[in-house]
Amino acid sequence: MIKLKDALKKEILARVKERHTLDETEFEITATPQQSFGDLSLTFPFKLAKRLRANPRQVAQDLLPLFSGLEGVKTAEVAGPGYINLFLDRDAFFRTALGSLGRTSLYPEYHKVIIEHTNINPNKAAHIGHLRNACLGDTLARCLRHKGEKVEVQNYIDDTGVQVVDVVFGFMDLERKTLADLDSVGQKFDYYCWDLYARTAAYLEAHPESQIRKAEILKNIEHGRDPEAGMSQAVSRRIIRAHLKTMERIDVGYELLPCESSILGLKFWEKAFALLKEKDAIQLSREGENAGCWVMRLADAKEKEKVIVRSDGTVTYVGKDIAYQLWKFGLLGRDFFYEPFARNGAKTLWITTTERRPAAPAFGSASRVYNVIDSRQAYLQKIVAQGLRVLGFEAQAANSIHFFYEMVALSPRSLKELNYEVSENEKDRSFLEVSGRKGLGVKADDLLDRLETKALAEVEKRNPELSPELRASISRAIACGALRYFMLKFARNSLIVFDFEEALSFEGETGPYLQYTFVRLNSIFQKLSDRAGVGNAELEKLLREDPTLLDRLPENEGRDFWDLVLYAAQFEEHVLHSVYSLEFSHLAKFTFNLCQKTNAYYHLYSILGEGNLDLRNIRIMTVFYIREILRTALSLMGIPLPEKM
RNA sequence: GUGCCUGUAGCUCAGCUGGAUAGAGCGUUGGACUCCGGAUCCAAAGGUCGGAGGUUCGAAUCCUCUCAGGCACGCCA
Repeated sequence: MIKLKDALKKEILARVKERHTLDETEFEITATPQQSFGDLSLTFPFKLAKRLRANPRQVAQDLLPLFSGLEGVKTAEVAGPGYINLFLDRDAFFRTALGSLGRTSLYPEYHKVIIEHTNINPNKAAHIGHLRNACLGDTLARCLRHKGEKVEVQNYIDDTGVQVVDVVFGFMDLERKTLADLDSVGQKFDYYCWDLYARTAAYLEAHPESQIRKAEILKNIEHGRDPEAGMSQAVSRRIIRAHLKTMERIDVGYELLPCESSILGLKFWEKAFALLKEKDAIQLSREGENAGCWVMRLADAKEKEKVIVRSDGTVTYVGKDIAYQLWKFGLLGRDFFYEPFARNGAKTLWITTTERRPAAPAFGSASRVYNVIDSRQAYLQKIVAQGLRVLGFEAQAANSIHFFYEMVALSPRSLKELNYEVSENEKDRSFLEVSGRKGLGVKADDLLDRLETKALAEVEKRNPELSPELRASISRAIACGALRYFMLKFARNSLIVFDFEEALSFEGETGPYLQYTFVRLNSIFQKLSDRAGVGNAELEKLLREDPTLLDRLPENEGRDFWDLVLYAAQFEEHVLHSVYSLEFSHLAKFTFNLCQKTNAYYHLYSILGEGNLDLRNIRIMTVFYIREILRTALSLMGIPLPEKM
């Protein structure tokens, strides 16, 4: 469809330009609101009419003769106040569509793309907010790869930050545990830390004097002094493994885990600092409240300045992030060392280290970078991009994309279900923000467990004959599909007020609905093979044959067939639109709509029961086409394709 | 205070680079073949697109004002 539209645009523009001046931007091809109007709609007569001070309908009418003999177009007509609507050659269109299955018409635009997502502080279990981040980031990665981009996914690990320090404080000072004691933590380690972190945060708030000890821990960790350094290393590594395991449940993976400890250890900041000073991108503030700090002045808010280096000489989070961002573009002039951290099948997940190691793949040096971070950090991300800009890296700054999205919050009903005591000033709020400090949130594994339990009950009811292993694996697939669709269906600017009932639903606009549609289509092919002897060989033969039989379809069926196929053929445009707008709810809605149309079609037109072979063959090809589009669409969203469910 | 975001059906949300009659899901009500899977399908009811101006052939979409809610603006990360 993209190719057809491009070709039509080019040809029509050329023809129109012989008579009128028309800019490319004034020309667009859109869908018609209903099938009887035609298949594609052109609005440029309105633009022309404005310049010519003429009636748009008359302009369209005058241009109509230009539309004869267009490749792929059967007829054209003027409609409404001045649209030109095109009716496509359905046989040719369907033949081309079938022939292009399995090949994308999209193409890469960048040398290399880095996506940073997940980025959970390694001091507690992952929660639903992190799931939204990971689902968005992973879907972006899948779509870009589908498009042909070379993608490197990084999950940044803040293993030396204050959040880890808090948990180390909890273990060492509150629980008097040693490194060896960590092994004897009985329950899930990330869950244990979830509670410990909340407990420690409360303790630290109630005991301000313990800040001295906290500062000491932070310092020892930064300088690699035991026992604090060893403790933080052990805690963060163990939590990272827990996070990876959680993310594996929804089929989210990474290429590299860049650690803050490596950024500190390899003195990335010092290098970045030197660059920034050299280009006069940051200044030493001599008076006022920021006296003694190195600050960056903001381009659009002159009176404001952001502290990059504190008066005690330590660097802030933003400073480290600027260094990291420079490295991502290969602009820092310094690199990490790498070692394998985990293996997933044939794929190795690498982690950064400060010590020289044998050869590793080349990481970093991208030409485009997406940072998947919630919108509360928009201000900081702006400063990071500006850091690149003032260093003279204009192109890289423009290719530093903050992929922002709204947070996930909790509905009053969810709070009740979590047995959370709502405080006085939280009482009249319609939602509450997830907070690790308060220990308030829905843990990712808990949610997935509940989804799996619910799915399993359904599978056992419907498919009692399957083996327990198969039933379990189907339940996992359904849980994953439900979660991933849930996280994608909302526009990224939409704050998700999390509600269990809604998230645990398997009916209507949900992941399992999409999976179910796919499973049913598969089931048709299974039965075609079992009962009617139409196996893969016969299918291929059918697809290779000339399917120019559409005029044999009765009127109603022809209409429904075309409605479905024309919609499905827009798949790649929706992928591209989603990637450009970073709005994967488009892709989600498109796939959902496609499933709705498919289910309706399937309901009306029987395949196995159809005696007329012409009709049956067209239906087989139609359903085959839809199934393949659906297969790709679901896999781009990371929604698993169960065999049965 | 400054900046950004949001306001669309009872609820949750699409639609926003202007385009033909504003769409889904849930919920409610009623219905579905001797059927390829009822996690499905069909239908009904439900709308001053927060409000007021403006721009024009055309506004949920763009502009101005306004009301309501959210977020950000640390020598935290």
